Amino acid sequence: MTPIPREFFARPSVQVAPDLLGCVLEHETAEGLVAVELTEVEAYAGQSDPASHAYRGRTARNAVMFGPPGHAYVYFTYGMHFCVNLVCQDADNASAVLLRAGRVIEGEELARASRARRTHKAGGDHDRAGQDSAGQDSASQDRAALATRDLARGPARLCQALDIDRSLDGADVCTAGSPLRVRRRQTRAGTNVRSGQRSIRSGPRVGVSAAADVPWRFWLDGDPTVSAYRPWVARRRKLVTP
DNA sequence: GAACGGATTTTCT
DNA sequence: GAAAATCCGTTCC
Repeated sequence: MTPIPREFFARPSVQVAPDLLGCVLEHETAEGLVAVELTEVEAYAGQSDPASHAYRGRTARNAVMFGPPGHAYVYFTYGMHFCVNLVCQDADNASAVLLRAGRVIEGEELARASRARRTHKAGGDHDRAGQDSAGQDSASQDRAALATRDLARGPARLCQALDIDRSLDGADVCTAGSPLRVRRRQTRAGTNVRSGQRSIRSGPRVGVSAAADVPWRFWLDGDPTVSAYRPWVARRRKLVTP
């Protein structure tokens, strides 16, 4: 399985983004391979884009964006979630594509398990073994009932399903030996699947207050794993009562 | 089925 | 101190 060549990512992110739809992101974990077909992405232009993490220049967190294309930029946000981007163009542009949703096509049980153990405490507390629900645990049954379409529906869910965290920040997705790779979808016969059969739609980015009018979100029309579009609304600030 | 609040890091004011 | 490229359980239509 050959990863996508680096030249693919050496273009403006707004061009790379729609071409990524239908491609496959796979993570080779210690427990096995998990792969998703990308169904929803968002382009960020870098230092010229007020919605981009790179807008205000390089920091320790976003340093990977200021590097060569074809690498993963993984960030932690909202105090609990990871999101993954693929760096585009060159270091001067610091542009990237946010991977917003996908359909799990391999390692579904691993993905389900990763999504179920969601108490991902940052302190490093492992509750792997021992928590087997030998007794009646309706909560774990609810988790097992997690719909397949929801496994990677949303940028933070996608990272959970693929078990992606900051340790993969900077990972090269164009190298076959890398734990995190992007490839084109192929049939067993080895021919490319014509993902172009499905129409691509675009619209405003999600959760972005700056430049919310730029239609740089792309998704596969009608795909059930695409997150429902919610127009941006200002979060009401917590009122301080005297 | 919409709407709200909580979890709690990174960054900037 | 506040907001952010979010998700989830709860609450109230």
